[in-house]
Amino acid sequence: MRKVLPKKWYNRNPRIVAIELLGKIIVRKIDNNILDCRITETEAYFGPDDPASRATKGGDLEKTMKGPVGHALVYGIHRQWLFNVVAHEKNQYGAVLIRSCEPLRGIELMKLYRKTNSVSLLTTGPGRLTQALQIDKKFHKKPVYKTESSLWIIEEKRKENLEIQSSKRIGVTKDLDEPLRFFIKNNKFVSKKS
DNA sequence: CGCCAGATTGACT
DNA sequence: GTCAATCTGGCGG
Repeated sequence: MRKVLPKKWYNRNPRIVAIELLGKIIVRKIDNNILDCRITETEAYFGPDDPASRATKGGDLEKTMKGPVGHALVYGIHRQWLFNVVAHEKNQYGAVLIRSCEPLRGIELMKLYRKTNSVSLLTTGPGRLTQALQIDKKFHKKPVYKTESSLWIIEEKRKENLEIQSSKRIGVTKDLDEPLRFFIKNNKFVSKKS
């Protein structure tokens, strides 16, 4: 059984959501093709108290991080699109960045989109996975708990025992003291070797 | 409209 | 390991 995660699932602290998103599956529908990708690495971002968060910059991104949970938050940096999901408790800020995933289905199409034959380089990095899954600004503020927008996140029926590791966030210039990057231990599909 | 920082990537020494 | 290409969004003028 493949169950779409409901909106209220995201109505929790972004740190919790980041951890629990590990092992969940991103489904991307392109025409009649389905791409599946299992999430292996995430990072949590908070509101203006978090110096690395885009919410400190104001503008539309801040509003989105404060807005309805379960919506995609897509923004561009260094000519890449980064894919986040808005997640927070009531009247709070937050989002979870999807940094890496493990391609399960539609690998040939992903290779095409990424212009590479290397499976290990397909989706291991926030900018790479948006290329492989063809995620761009048109998904900004679109819900990922509905299948209409052809991008959603599901839970497999199979219960897995995931070993989860954490670390400081990657690439941020001003990080908080607490580790907010989470990834599946010993998984090949993480963006950086530990 | 120009300026500039940035949650990156990939090519090259 | 180093480094620059190249784009979006916020903000000032």
